[in-house]
Amino acid sequence: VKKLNITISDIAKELGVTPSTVSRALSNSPRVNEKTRKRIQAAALKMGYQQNVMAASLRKGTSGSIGMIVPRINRHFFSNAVSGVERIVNPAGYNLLIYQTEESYAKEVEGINTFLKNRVAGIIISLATETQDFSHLQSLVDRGVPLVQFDRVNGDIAGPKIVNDNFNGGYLAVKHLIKAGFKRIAHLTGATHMNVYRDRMNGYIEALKDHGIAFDPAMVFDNAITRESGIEAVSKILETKPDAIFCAGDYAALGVMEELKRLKITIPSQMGLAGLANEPFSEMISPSLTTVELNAFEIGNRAANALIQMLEKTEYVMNHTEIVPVRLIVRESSVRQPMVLLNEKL
Amino acid sequence: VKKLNITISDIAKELGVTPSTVSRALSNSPRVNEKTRKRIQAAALKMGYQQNVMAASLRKGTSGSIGMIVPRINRHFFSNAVSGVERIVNPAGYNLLIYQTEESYAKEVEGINTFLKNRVAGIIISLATETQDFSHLQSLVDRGVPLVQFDRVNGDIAGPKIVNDNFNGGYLAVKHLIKAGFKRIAHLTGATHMNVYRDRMNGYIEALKDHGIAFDPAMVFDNAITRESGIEAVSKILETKPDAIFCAGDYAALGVMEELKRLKITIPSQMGLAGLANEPFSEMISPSLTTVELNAFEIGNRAANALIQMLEKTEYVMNHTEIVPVRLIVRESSVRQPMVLLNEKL
DNA sequence: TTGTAAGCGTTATCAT
DNA sequence: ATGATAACGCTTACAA
Repeated sequence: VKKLNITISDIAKELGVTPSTVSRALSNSPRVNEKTRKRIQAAALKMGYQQNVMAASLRKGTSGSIGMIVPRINRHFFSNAVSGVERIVNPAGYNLLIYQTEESYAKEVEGINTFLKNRVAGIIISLATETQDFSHLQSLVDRGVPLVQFDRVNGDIAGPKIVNDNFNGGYLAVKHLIKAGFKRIAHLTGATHMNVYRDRMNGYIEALKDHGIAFDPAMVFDNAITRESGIEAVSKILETKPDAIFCAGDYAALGVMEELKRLKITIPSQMGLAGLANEPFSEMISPSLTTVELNAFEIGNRAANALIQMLEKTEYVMNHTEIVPVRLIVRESSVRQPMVLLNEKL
Repeated sequence: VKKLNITISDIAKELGVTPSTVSRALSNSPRVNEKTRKRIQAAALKMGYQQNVMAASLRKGTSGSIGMIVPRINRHFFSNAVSGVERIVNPAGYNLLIYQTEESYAKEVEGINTFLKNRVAGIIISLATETQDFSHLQSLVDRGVPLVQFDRVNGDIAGPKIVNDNFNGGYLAVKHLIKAGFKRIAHLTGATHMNVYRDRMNGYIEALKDHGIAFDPAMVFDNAITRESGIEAVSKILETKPDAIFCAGDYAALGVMEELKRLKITIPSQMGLAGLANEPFSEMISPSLTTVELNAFEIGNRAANALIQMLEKTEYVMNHTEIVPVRLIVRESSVRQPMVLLNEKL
């Protein structure tokens, strides 16, 4: 049986040098002879040495890991945001710890505590739906832990925030519905304490105003962002006699579509429909769903870059908000004339 | 400005005790007076103490983290497997590090090295498609790092393996197609060096045999597991004049469905179709896709439990394979009579 | 019940 | 260019 973990002292003994020299050689310090460096690196490789980063970080006072907290990784948006962060932080020499909150405030706090215990270099977070108290974030800032928020953010906490252009997402979707001939547009939104849904709704309102349509609060339904809540909301929506529905998320739109089909209300001829998020299924369902694409990977990139900047220049805390553009994707659910006419040219 | 990181010595000084007492109090050791424990815990809370797990693990010689390596987290199966692992290891006091290989062998090796450097307590892995050399896994075993493989595994490496019942998945899908009246069933599979696809194909072959249908190797097409490769494969498949197609994955089945639609070949009347994996989209597309459900969460649970068992009783390395049952889900793509007849009773 | 002291594996500051 | 040594924050014999 092999020795389980080789240390620099093992290598030092083997080669008749001291641990300090080995340390220097392995970290490519210039303060070591070229020849001995080669010799040491060769021995390290042969002996299967793997640096003990816990010891190194303990000594250096800072770890090489970054913590990322997301509601759940099985959502298209978040898994791509994670990949976007990895693409930046891994080459920069950090490794990423991921924590899922499953929309729970308690888990969010737990995740932050886990990260603190692990002395992560910084934290990237998108808030849980449940989260309405932000003292856990404030305490991070107070401790001097670099913090970047993305997507679901709280404006009162200092530090960079990277968000989708949710306002424009709502605006573009509703403007499109209006141009497509719909006049009474209902809106399904999420929990209105969250920036993402508030902003999308404001875009909806602004688009109505800009096209001379009166905003009717009775046509807005909140806490309806899942497939199930979309299904349930339909009967109430129909009471307001809409000719189209704009959902703040694709899952809600999916539920709405299913329920409308069940009620034999055809889309888009009897009811226009648009979602937001461009979930993978939205192009596969029938009719395909008009929606707004979010660039999750780009958001991950930017969040990671902002964090790395904070880590490298510790002078001051940046406090800006980056708004990442979104893109309207028109599909069958909102276009009354046959799609072939639109797609013929492609 | 607050002191950034409180240590047990800070607390000790504050209360006029020694660091050892504080350590004992915080770890709920019985070797400390009830009163002083309360006093210390209160102070720790008030001062915002967070244990430095790097220092603790360095001293204890083992870290409280578990590393998990998956091809990608934006796949339904893997993100649920991750959640399944978390559900077990978090309450057990471990935290999970996740590494995505994106199907790359180089990244897989890199991930393992990162985990070694972090002295993870154990590793849970599902192999990348590219991986055909397993020495990196063998060296983990040699080092005595507890290793659990799941889903995509290599039988030559010691240790627990948790897999889907892929053979039965293939068998059930094909048996169903035969019972539904299809006779010439083509098969789209993945890279045949991988256990998952080999087993599914063997299930396909066995089902044919058991129902007196000759197996024709010309009707099997490999390296076709993505949506794109599904689309591309269709023309070659059609040359073999099948009346049904069994795809080893839902994404390939989706591609096949799209291409068949484009060619005006109707499903299921002109061509039966079945996938495997029960991706979320498979019930949403039209026609809905007959497929085989995999219990990713359960697999994650079992992998985590196996690992924790290895961590707790270090006496010997278990070397068993757990096969997790799968379930056939019949939908429109494989049933020629109207689905209403089948579903009427529900 | 509490204190003392050593040591986990590194790196950084000295000194040589 | 290399060596000796201290220190990072914690846990755990061992002592008291």
